[in-house]
Amino acid sequence: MKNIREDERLHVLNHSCAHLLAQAVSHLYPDAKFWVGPVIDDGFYYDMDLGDEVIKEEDLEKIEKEMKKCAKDNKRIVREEISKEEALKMFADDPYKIDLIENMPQDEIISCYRQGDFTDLCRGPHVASTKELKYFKLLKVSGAYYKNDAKNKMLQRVYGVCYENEEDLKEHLFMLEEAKKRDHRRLGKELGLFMISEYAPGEPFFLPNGMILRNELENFWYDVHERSGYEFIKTPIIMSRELWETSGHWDHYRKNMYTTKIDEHDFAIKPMNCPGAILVYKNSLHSYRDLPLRLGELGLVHRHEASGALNGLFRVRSFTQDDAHIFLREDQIEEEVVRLINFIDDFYKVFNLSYDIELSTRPLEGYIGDIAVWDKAEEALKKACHAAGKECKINPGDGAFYGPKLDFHIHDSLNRVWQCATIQLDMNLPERFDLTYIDQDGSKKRPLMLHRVVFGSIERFIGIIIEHFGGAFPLWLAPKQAVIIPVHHEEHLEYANKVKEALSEIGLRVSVDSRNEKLGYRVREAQMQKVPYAIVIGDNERDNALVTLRKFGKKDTETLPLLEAVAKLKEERDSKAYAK
RNA sequence: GCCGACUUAGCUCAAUUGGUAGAGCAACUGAUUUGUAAUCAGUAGGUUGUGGGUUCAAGUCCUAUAGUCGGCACCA
Repeated sequence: MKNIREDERLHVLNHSCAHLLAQAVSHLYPDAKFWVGPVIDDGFYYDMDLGDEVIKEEDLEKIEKEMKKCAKDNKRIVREEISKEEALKMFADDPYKIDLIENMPQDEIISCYRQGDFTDLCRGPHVASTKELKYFKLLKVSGAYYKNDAKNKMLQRVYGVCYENEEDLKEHLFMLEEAKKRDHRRLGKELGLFMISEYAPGEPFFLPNGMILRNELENFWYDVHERSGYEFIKTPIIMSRELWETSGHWDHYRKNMYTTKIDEHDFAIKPMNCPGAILVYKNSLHSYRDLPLRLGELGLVHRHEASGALNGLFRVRSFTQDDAHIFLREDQIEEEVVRLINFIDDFYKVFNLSYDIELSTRPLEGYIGDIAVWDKAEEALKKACHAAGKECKINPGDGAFYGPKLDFHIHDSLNRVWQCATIQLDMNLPERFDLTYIDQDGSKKRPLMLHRVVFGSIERFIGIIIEHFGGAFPLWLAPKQAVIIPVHHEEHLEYANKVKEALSEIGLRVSVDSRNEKLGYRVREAQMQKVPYAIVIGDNERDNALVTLRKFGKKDTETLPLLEAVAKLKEERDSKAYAK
């Protein structure tokens, strides 16, 4: 799908459509006051204050009708330039516009766009006439805080999208429907992957099929990390207040932490794994020779996220981070980060996920540590990116207070963006916990620490790949990898079981569907469950030691000797191949 | 947390201005004996999220509460 904000023509079209929306609203709700109506990646919106009136979903149609009526009048959209004083006079009865105008420089020429009875403050540009706005749709309505600040009043926001022709608009709406079909919450239910109980909002339950998927991901994770020089730990979920005071979480993060009292003493459920890993580090002495020390942990954390933020597996209150804490010397940063970037690159390739990297640098204030160390660290991260052959966009001032970070933004098959992997340099916790290693000259030195995740959270990552693959997982991940369907449920059963044994032998998850149902019924069910292979067994197969494979989503079938089929599936699984 | 909507059988959804809660799929029973996306018939399945209220009468109206969804804010 095209990015509307970045497309020159669509940008103007959508911006003008936002004005048309405001014009229609000004007709239907005469007391409406208008804030801003910008273009976004997938359309436009307008924020408005309608006093006591409320726009509901069902009102959108009515507003659309009024927009069509305004557009049909074929009003020219005229640019007018006025002084600040004139502007203040012109918009005297709209406090929101006055706010905008007052924040403009005194000598600025202010431009307005007029279409018929409606004039809006705007930089432009716009289409020449309202009649160019034909193919649009209002999509949703919601609340939105004035100036994006939760302390302010909530305005009403209407979202819409506008295209140049009907086909493009239809395509857009079609894509929205397609995305809905891939929604991981829907597929999670249909495929028996996970559930969420009203008794534990934001805390997903993994069902047997989802557990297979999860275990495969975790095994893969352990496997590649072990080969990359990581050691593994598991640290406790509940730890005492003093630990969190030392780490700073008690003061800075408590509003998101679950706390409890045990024997009159405060404890907290960990919202992050770092303090646990640090205690492991402090459990023994470390030589400069032993660094970098890479401690990996699939750590279960709990964070009290706002109720309105919860969303399937994407935003939860309990989740497992595929964490690792790497303790290292300052001179090792660049090399280690290059290793990490290459590692993450290989990791995502397995899932056919592309990504881009952003470097967030030192905040203007509130940061800890020396500027010189920050500069060096930022330089090291940047150089590491380039050394790994990756571009990196810079987010100035967006780093954590304790260090700069690299964030990896995944692009899925629907071209949506997800933040997953992150590499964060930490100059704070080693200090707070007084971490040391013994240097060459026998003196104690302070190590640095890298926090890093690759999945991000296993739950979110599972949500992402459910949607990315549309529930049709590559063979190695599929909860059920093949269903064997004997044409006749008794005559072909014996051979079907033999085929099952041959496939189970190499560790494939297969079952025989010998229900007394028509073949078409059982094939359909295998397709609906998105099982990678349906294997049909009839006279021909039984008598000649063959199998007939039907790959998920394909109509054609392939008949081949059983032994060949076993080898073929083994190769496909072991190579972690995915459908292109 | 905020704005708005929603919550009816395991799932997906019906139920006119308030007037006896229904259907399809799934489940179960039986018949059918199957060659690539639904064979037929029957049976069972509900305190309409939960608690209050209005009314002769509430799935429907009011109210509180929980959860979900679309956004906003949040996201060390």
